[in-house]
Amino acid sequence: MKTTIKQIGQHENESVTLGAWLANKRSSGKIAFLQLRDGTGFIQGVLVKAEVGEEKFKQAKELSQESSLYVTGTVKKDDRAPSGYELAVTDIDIIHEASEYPITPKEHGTEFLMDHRHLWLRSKKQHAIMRIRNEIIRATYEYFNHEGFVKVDPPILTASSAEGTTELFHTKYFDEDAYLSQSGQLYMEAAAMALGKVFSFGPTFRAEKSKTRRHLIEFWMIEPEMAFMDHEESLEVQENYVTSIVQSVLTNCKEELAVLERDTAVLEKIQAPFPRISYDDAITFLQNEGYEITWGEDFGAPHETAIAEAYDKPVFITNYPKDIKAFYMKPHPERDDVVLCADLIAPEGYGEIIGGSQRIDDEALLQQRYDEHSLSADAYQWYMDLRKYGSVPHSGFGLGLERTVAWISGTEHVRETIPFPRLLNRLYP
RNA sequence: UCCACAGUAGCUCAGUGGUAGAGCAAUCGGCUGUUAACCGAUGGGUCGUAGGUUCGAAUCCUACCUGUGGAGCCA
Repeated sequence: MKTTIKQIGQHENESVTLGAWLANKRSSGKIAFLQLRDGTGFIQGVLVKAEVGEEKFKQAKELSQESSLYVTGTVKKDDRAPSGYELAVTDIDIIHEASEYPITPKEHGTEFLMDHRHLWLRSKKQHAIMRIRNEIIRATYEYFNHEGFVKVDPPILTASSAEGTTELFHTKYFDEDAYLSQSGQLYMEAAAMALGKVFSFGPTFRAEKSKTRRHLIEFWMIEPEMAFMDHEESLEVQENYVTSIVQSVLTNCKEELAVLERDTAVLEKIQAPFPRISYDDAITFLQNEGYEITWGEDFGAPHETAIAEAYDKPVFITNYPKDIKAFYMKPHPERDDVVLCADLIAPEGYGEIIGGSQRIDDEALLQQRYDEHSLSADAYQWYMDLRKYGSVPHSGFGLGLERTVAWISGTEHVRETIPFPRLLNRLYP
């Protein structure tokens, strides 16, 4: 009977067949151990020469790393096995004998592993990170569907910049210029006016020469947008959403977190509500900590880390100066120098994972911002239309998937949290 | 773009002016409970590239290339 490693506990003392790859092997004169991998998990196959015969034993001993096999054997409960089960192998059918595999069981450097990313994904840790990424995506759909959001897909090819700040990837659209999307937000605002509460999940491109553990050139964002919702209500959605994905990973990815040696005690504490600190208070806090920063400056990575370290949950930094934020953010009702926005900073130095705000809903004010930022009225006419035909208070935010995966999985660098990272100097594989 | 560090066997590294090394991987042999198994043997090199100093350069100098870490910017 064909089964998978994940399901194998249901077949104790039965004979089963697995399609698997040989992750590693160890052998002596009369017994051989095959470390098998099938994508659902890892299990050890045991061959005893006296039981399988000379020929099969020799064949098993000579298998190369990553050869693909159909392995038949009896499922045995065994306390010595990390997963609790072993396979007493009775037969091996070689599908393909692998060439000499470049990734050996010893340590490797980053450059080498990145050059072999297509093979590196097969290793235990990378496998665990990809499963956690998948769980976060699954929990995202579950949360927003449960809360009545509709998934909407904004375009990837656009005619102009969403925020006018960051560098865009340029391409041709027949005879016109086009750019790869750096945010679907403006389109999501249009979608929210049609469907109420919406969210998107898609790739985002930033042609910035960023070279840090928190940056990718191509990354995935989840961007919810909600009509009839003010900034405070949006913060509640954000903390509930983040709580739900963290708790889903804790519930459904126990083995993966163990493989990654993630300290789950710190994740258990992630429960809404999250603390909020205003930009004003954050500046004062940093000055008291000895940082040289004045009101009006944006925070750097060390500042964010210092603020995050004061809490054991993600923390919202609210109401930034309008001059360092995007043109579409709504001014604070009592002050015109700050806007209704918040960045959510993850604990343990993982940095900003969410940026969000209430959007300007007044046509005249938005027109004023277009003028201040020298934005082309033609290119943004459709966006202005949203303030002409039944404008309502609305808020939204964007969550960076890879930074969130890095934080929850305890992965040092975002390049390991996406299958094939695009980095400053890497477009291969 | 700026700052710092690195480039020697397939991989990870040692070698700091005098004959190019180790562990792992590969190949051959041994071993009945291994967990990055272990033990013995064998093969494996344009020392990133170009130029310079020197009797002699992996080693010192200059330029360039590539990578890593960080900054700025951002999710």
